[in-house]
Amino acid sequence: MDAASETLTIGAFGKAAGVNVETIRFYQHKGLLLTPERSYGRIRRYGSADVARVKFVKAAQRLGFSLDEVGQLLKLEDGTHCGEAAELAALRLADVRSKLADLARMETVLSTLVCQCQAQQGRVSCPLIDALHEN
Amino acid sequence: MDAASETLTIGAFGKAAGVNVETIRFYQHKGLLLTPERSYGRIRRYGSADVARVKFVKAAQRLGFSLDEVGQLLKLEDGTHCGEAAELAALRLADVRSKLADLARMETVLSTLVCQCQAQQGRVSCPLIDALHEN
DNA sequence: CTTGACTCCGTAGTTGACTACGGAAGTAAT
DNA sequence: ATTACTTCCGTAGTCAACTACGGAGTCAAG
Repeated sequence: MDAASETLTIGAFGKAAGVNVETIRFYQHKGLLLTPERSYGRIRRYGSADVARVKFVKAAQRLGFSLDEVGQLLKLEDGTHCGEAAELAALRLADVRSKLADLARMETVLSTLVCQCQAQQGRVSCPLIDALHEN
Repeated sequence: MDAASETLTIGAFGKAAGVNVETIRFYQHKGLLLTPERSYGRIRRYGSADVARVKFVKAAQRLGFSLDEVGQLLKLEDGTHCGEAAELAALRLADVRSKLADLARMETVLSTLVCQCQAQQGRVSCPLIDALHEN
């Protein structure tokens, strides 16, 4: 938080946060990360708050949030807007569930067809190709 | 199959197959669809085999296959290479299952957090934000 | 035979989350 | 002070599957 603790070069920052330097610059450009000043023409320095912020972003991504959504979440980072945060999470959850349903359908069809194909040894037609044809 | 049945303009073809004209051209460019000749400088004509082919592509996409994979499948379209087709499907299935596992994990975490946030009414911190902060 | 719609074709833009490149300037080590 | 590595910064490229654009040619209706 205090400037004295801003000791990391961007390379060290990236390493500490587990991302590439380019990713950091990309996040800065997207407004997810502040770009610290270059005091007296020196290179920029980063601190542990910055590392925590990137880790927050990565944690949110693992839950399926897009970077734009993460931007919204970062605005609620002080924890005093739980309702709004929960709303974002509920939207994400709905999307996750819809994708889950899609994938479950695919899984059902594919596993059935793979089974049928394995039982098909030596016969003329292919259950998978047939299924795709009868659309 | 016979040229006499190639009566559709690209617009009618698109409508019959349920895709945009641009999509047809895109598929042609990708090698998923043949581009019929322009006899005597006339416009190209398409037939029901073309429509069936596009529907095959769309059916495969609904199972999660990429267009490149669909290209492989189309080469096996005669149904005499069931083993190879099944192999492609098995790879797809593995990928679908891995994505399914990812989404299931997200679903678990998100639904838990949404619940906790709803139970949090009026208290100081936000379970969702907290969870993102603790890595 | 003109008008308006459609086709042709190549190129460029879209979305999301980066990744790569390249020249100039800052920095660390010897 | 020289060398070698970073950093800085902007622009461009990547992937997938399209979607959009624009000018020239073709076609069908009236």
